[in-house]
Amino acid sequence: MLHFDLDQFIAAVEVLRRPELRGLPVVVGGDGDPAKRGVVATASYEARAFGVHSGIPLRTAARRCPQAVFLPVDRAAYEAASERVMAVLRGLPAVTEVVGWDEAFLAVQTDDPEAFARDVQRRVVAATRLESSVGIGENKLQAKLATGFAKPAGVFRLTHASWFEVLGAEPVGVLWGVGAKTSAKLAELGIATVAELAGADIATVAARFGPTIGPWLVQTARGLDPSKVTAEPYVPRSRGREVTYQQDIEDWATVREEVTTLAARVAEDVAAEGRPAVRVVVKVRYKPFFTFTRGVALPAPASDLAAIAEAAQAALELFTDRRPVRLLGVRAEFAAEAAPGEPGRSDPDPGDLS
DNA sequence: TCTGGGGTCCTAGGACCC
DNA sequence: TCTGGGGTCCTAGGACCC
Repeated sequence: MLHFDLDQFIAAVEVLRRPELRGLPVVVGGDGDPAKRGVVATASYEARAFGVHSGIPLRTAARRCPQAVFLPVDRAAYEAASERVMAVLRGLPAVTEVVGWDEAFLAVQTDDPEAFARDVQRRVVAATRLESSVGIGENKLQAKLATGFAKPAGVFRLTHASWFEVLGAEPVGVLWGVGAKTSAKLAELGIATVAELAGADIATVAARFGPTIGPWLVQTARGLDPSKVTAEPYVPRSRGREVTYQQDIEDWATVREEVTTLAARVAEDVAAEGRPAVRVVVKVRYKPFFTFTRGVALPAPASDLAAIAEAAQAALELFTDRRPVRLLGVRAEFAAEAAPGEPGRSDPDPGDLS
């Protein structure tokens, strides 16, 4: 299995259309104004040398690297570039699973995966001039983690045999799905490294993290991952829109108007999806940074603006706290997909009228 | 100094049913 | 005065990822 990952994707797309930026620290985020609320989407390697990386506030980035070129996020450009890359990958003799703008898994039958990986990189450069890194593994987890060692523009292979040699002494946070919170909880159990988690008592970890996540954590630390690479088309579970306002909103009438504006955009997305929504959830982030959600089920599945806007207002009314608002979001959820061979939960069952 | 926007999945608690 | 056990569904929050 291969994990394909474009290098500094968003920054690379920007540099391609502005060649004069090549070699400069480039930071993409928000509307390109580092004095405003927003975070870094991607920083070029030159900017990363100044401690600027994805997720930090734009204002912080500007302090660390005042000479950086700040650019606004241009989703359409990245989606178009991503589509060209993924078209190349889908044309390969492999099962291709796209997992975002700049990443994909490939399952391939080959005696020489490194040669295959190099060939993939060459084809993508030829078609798009974008550099990538490729991780190789005996499963998706190994391939994904291998990519980190392949960057930039390289290839790296992890196996069951090399897993602990390469990763055993690393902090648990390097694992896919283990973030800051889980790392902190594991530390309370005396577990800091991948090897320690791999050797931990499963019952102890399960008692702390639950019967699904606990055993999964230990399996992951052992380099095991049963998930398959699938070319099944992506079916979204929900569509949402949210906005962080440059100034907190204090007037609740304005909050209601903004929710309706967001609901209209969501209704467009839902209509484009071609499947009706069954539930609408409103998110409110109050000043300074307290976030809550409230939702309502639609009386009947719907895709039209009137129904979604009405539901969004009903959900908003469930918020009784009228403190200043920093962020508003509206999300529409689709009906859960029935598993293959199973009747959908929403299907009426004429055989049971009791 | 603040902390985006797009998502997914899991957990826990309450309502409800038999 | 005391009031089981098993199960499903719904909702809100938490954690994580790109």
